[in-house]
Amino acid sequence: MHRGTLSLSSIGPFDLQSTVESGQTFRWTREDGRSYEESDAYGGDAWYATVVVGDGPASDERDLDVVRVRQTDDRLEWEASFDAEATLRRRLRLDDDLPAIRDATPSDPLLETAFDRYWGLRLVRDPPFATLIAFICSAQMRVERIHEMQRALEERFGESITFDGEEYYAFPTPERLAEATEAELRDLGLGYRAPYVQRTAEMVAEGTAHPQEATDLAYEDAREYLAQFVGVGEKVADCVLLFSLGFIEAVPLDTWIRSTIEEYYPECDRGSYAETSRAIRERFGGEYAGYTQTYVFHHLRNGGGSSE
DNA sequence: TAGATACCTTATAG
DNA sequence: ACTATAAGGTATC
Repeated sequence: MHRGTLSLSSIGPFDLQSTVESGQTFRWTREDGRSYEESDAYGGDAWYATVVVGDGPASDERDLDVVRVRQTDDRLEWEASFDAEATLRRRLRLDDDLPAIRDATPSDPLLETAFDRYWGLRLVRDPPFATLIAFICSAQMRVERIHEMQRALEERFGESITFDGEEYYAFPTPERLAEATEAELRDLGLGYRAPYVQRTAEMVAEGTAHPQEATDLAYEDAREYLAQFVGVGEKVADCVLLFSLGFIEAVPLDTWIRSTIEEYYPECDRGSYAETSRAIRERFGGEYAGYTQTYVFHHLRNGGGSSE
């Protein structure tokens, strides 16, 4: 067992619960078993765990680790099967300069309210393949159900690892998901997304393409690259770019953000996804626009609209 | 290129 | 109890 502590005085503003329960990541699960949909289930000091997949000593062997983390006031505590500090810094983007990002963002009442309400929320950097599959599953789905689908995939097709007496599951490999049948995936409740997941996994397993490849491309080219996967359109592609590949200028245009644009920034509606995306990206702070998007999404989804 | 429609499953409103 | 509607959209025509 490895343990460690990070103080907020060294990493700046951070809010673990907002970060992992804001609908941007499906890789962290609450240890107390309470589901995110229980809105009254305050997880202010709950432990959250994830399975980390590294490269094992043998190239055909996956090296699995577990890390869990919780926040108590101004400290971030972690326990893991390995020295997890660098992993946590990367996965939870602890090196982002949040105050500087906010300073670089245009100010208006909606954005100020969202930033104030969830100050400390950070973007995450999740593994590319798992993120790709999760957001394929996200189509016409509530956040809570997306979590359920990911858990079902893990428990059915993922490798398990025991840590501190508990069993954890890694996200399935592309190869394993590619072998799954559409019927098996439908049985897990994926609905019409089942063939999307199977075929995209197959593309990755066979080497046709890999989401990681998008990292080296310019933002809009990267979005087009990801859209070649089955079940991946511009919105899902933006989610993968933002929550996994580090394109923090990406602003996924989902129903929440679209209604926000309609209500608060009607002049940004350009009709097409690409043009509207450029306009709202500029309005949300350009190179850091994805941060603004995530604050606004979380705020609106939790009843922060003007109609409240 | 832009617009309309079908699509699985589940939860909630009426 | 039963039907309509919507939930972080995409593929197809």
